[in-house]
Amino acid sequence: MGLRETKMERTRQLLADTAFELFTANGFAATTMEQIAAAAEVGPRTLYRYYATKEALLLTFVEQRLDDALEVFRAQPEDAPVPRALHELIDYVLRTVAESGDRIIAVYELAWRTPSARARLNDKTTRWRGELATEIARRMGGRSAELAATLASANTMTVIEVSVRTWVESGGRSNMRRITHRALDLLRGSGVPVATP
Amino acid sequence: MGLRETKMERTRQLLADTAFELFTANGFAATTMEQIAAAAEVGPRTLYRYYATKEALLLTFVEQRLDDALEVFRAQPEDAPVPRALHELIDYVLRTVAESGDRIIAVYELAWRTPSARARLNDKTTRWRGELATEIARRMGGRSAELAATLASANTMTVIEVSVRTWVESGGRSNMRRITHRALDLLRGSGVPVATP
DNA sequence: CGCAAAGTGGCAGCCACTGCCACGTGACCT
DNA sequence: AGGTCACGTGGCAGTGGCTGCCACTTTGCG
Repeated sequence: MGLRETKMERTRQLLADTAFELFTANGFAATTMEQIAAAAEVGPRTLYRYYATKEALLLTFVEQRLDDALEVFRAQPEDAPVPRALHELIDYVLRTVAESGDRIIAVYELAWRTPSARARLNDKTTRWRGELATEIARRMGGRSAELAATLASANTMTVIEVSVRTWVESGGRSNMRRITHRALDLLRGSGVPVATP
Repeated sequence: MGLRETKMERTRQLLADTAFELFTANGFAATTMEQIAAAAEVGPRTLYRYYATKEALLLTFVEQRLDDALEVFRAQPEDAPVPRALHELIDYVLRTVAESGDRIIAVYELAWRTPSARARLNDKTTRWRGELATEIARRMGGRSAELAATLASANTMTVIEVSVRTWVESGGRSNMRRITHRALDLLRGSGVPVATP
């Protein structure tokens, strides 16, 4: 990797970190892009080249983790059974979430109170679900694989979301894995009501 | 209802319709709020009082239908079994979607290509899922009802989404209900993979 | 060393969105 | 019926996110 790329990567990180500090200190809406650029000692125009929107600046951290998780799934051996690969994925997410701790909680709470940021986050997870679904479908094969894969990815995302959410709401003190296991048990058994005519 | 409210309701409708026409004719981004206000013969300031954001102007139609559907669910008899009530909900959505036809398709396609609009739509459906989940949980009662309800509402939303999406992508020509039934069959049987260690 | 490629940043400008205030119209009451 | 009061309307000025354009600087490479 050349000197150029290294510097850019550093700047990129610096910008996100600076923004995060200002956001937590003064709030998302009250922080202007100009302030962030000034605090990071770059021109406003440069800031926009790294992050096209203010929301991206807040959410890049979370979005990066989501993409990593997808990569973990893709890295599973091609002949691994889908349930096993899904477990690997969930496990990775819970582990990294627990590791990132405070930062995750802070980002979530900021995004939660900011319509535009929350919308973008929900958009990301929705698209993420779609990508996971196509990957699952590819591994399943056969008829109606796409449909089953879509449902499976939705379930997986829900399990992750509900686990993380309750964990965040408890301020990082509750046991994230307990919720996950209970949710997966419900899915395996027939504890989840399904529409019936 | 007084004369005042009637007029406001009419203006509200007029604004959404005018905006919709301009959006489909010139595109979402290329249409300014000022143009919409001018075309509807109101001041720009007034437009903002009816619709706080440009995205709301595009999505009010779809969002309204979603809220109606939730109301249908809430209107089910309190002792109706949850699977039956869910079926009623899905049925209502598919029926109104089919009725609204072209408008739904046009809004979806516009929103799909516009990040901010798509984000807001995904945000709406996510929050909608949450509201549905609390309603299901209330009707289920018992331990871990909340968890099961969250999973059930996610499944329901996925079934609806995938049915509507394939229908929209086919330009309104495919059979929406076939997908719905196949998806529900998969959920009832064990055709959907679940994470397993 | 010199040139091409690529990153930086300043400037002007568009437009979504807001607070404020004056005006006019429908609602209600005596 | 008329007055008055609440409320919807709309104009104006201003903020800030975001973009196109262009000149300047720095890096990579022959």
